[in-house]
Amino acid sequence: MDSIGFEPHDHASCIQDGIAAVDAYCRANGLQFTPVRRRVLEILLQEHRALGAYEILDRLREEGLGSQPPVAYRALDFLVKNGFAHKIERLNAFIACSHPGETHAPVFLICRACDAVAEAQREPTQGQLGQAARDAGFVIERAVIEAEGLCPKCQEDAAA
Amino acid sequence: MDSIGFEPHDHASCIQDGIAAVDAYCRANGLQFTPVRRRVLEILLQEHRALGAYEILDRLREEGLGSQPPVAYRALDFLVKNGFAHKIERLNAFIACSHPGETHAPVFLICRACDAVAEAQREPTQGQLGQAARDAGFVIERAVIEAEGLCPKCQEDAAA
DNA sequence: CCTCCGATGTAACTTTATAACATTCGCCCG
DNA sequence: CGGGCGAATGTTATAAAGTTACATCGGAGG
Repeated sequence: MDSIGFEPHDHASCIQDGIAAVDAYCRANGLQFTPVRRRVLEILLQEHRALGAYEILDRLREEGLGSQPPVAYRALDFLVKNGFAHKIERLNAFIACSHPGETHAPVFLICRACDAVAEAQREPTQGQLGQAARDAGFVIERAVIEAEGLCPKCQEDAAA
Repeated sequence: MDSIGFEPHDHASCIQDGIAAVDAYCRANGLQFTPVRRRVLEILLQEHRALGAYEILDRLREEGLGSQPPVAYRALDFLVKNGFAHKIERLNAFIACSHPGETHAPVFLICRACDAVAEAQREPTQGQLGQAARDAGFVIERAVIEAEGLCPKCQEDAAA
């Protein structure tokens, strides 16, 4: 399992690359990567943290890209449905996907101190969750796995 | 990992036993198991499914036990904080705990067809989630694991 | 050119949750 | 006894999150 974690990284290029990857995917699959959808993804990539729908909407409003909730929710629905972003249920917030294009079975590590969110990948039907489901005769179609705690940086700060 | 699953069971006794267990725990630990808190837990045990806070509030209102949202939310906070109930983030709803008194690291299996919810237990820091956290240097304090899919009964119905 | 569909714009509203403050009740201390 | 403290409850108001419904626009294809 790899993990785009809490380490620093080249942020400008991660935005560009993210947009480019989604752009290519949409072209290849006949999806419309419209200005609003693109801008919402850019905002999510820029912030690199979980944003509420209304935070995103405020940005869009400032930029004249739409001012009513459905504008933001529709763009977010599109991004989530196609795996370009994820909803963090625990926070009622959204975050850009760190692994666009790959198979999707995300695990989120949410820092309660600094609100950073790391996304790791797992094999969907393996491990304890898969075992629990098999024991119960349950077929998993979608799973939400969100852990809350302290990231390495905030652990240091707390110890200090 | 055991699982109180989708099988039928003796419901009347599961309500009584659930209340009795919590009652005993509260006495032993100096917690106040007040009428509102008791009634909310009874409602959750009776329904044996995830209920929204406002559904619970409606019941309380009918019974004259309080009519404003904070009444329900406060009782639910108490139950959740002490492990007598859980919040299902995916549904914005609450459910009585199936394993009162035991260590808490619940996993929920939510049927999208009939809304039944089964609760299984897991070891918190083991398995793939624990590995992902260790890889990232993250300390987990609390985890939300919710899988959505089809329970055995609804699989049969779908096949028919 | 026209029509159909997907995307967008907008108003109104529902559902979920919390803030803030007043009141009650049991209990302990003096 | 009675005063006061803290936990629980009651109540008003409001914030935050999400949806419904309907009008409009704009490009792809007949």
